[in-house]
Amino acid sequence: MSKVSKSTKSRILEATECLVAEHGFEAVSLRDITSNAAVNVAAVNYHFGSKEKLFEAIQCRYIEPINEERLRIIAELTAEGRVANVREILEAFMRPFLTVVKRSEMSEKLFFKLMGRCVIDHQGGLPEDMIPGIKKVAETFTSALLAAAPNLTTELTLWRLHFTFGVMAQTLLHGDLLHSLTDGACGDPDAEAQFQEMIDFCQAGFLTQKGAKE
Amino acid sequence: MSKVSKSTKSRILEATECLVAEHGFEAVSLRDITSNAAVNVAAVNYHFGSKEKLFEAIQCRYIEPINEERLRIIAELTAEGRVANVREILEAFMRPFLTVVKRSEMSEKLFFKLMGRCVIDHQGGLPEDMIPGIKKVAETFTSALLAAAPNLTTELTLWRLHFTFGVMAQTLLHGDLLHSLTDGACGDPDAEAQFQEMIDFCQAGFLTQKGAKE
DNA sequence: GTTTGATTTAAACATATGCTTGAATGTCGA
DNA sequence: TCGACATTCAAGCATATGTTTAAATCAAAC
Repeated sequence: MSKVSKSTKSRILEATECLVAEHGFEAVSLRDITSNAAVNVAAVNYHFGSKEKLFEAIQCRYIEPINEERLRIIAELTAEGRVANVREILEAFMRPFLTVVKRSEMSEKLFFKLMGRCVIDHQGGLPEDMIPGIKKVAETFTSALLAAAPNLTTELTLWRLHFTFGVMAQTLLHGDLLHSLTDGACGDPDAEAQFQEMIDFCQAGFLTQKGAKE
Repeated sequence: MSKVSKSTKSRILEATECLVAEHGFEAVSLRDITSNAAVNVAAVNYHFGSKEKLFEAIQCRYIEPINEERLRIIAELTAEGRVANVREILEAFMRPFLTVVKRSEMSEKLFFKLMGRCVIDHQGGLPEDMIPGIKKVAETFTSALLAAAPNLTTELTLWRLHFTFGVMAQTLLHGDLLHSLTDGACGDPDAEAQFQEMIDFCQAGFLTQKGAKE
């Protein structure tokens, strides 16, 4: 049921991913999906139960592996009582997007947009099954950062994690815009280079002293 | 037509602002708006021409004053050949949200959410009349930053402005979440304090050297 | 070949959407 | 008071939405 021509179910998943990446969850209708996937309208409800559940499946599909990868890396970094530094922790938070995109069959550009949507469009709450994983990630990274930077309080760490999240979401969703918007003044948006720019920016943000002068 | 009880037109504007702030542009219907404003459905098309044009009016209403304020401040900073520093420039970029909210009749929380929507939800392109203003702001701030920090290239400046935009959007839209999400571990979300945290974070991000170690 | 269950299909359902209409109501100057 | 214009209103229009149904088709086991 999988080799020669793709199953209805996976054709729906793929079409939905593309459409959501380009237009966002709110803007995509069942008919958009089914006509792009070349399947019957009823197929979505047959295979997924409802549009809502299809969207939840889309959200979980990559975010859960990404969260697992994040926890795997940070566990490695802090094994045997070692204390990771801020840069390593930020890398552990962001690099999973780069590794998981390679396992997927999507283009980098589309994959990042989809992840940006997942990370931002949490209207009506996240899928229930994802919440424990997300909480675990938040807690683990908060304490790792607290241990890594003696200048940080819990409150400050939370704020700066929040800002880092904004940097990440913006880059995932609109990382390709910068190239076109500036008539190419911003070079080829190579993912690894973008990634390093993000880390540089956020690392400095985390390490600065409150109210520091330049 | 304005004193005693509010006009139909402004009741529509206010209801739309609240609903959009809470649920986003895509999720708000004409009937949501008109029932909240206690006006007839046809009133929107009578006073604004279409739902689309109403949304454009909402977007322009505060963003245009904010962009004017940004340009006013930066002109002041760079008057008589003076060179502004990075912190001053970032303040010029962000503080207008704080000053314009006071001129409005909205609560801070709702106003910031609305601004977050305006800044992020640019599906289907921004209102045509806003584009020149936005371009002016982008150009002015890019060159000011280039002059302020000798470590920056044009490319790097654009990237970091991009990141700063992400920090700002995230904070506008979800600045209230941090308080509730962490069971109060992040103190009272006072707007001026949040603002200074943002500036600290982004200033450090702008001033860091490429690939700097901690 | 027949039967059983899974899948696909066309058609319809109920509701929601943005927008328009034409009549009613209000406002204000002549 | 009248007339002219602006505004409001209930009702309806055409289309789009998510979902369901019942029949048709397919696949594999017996």
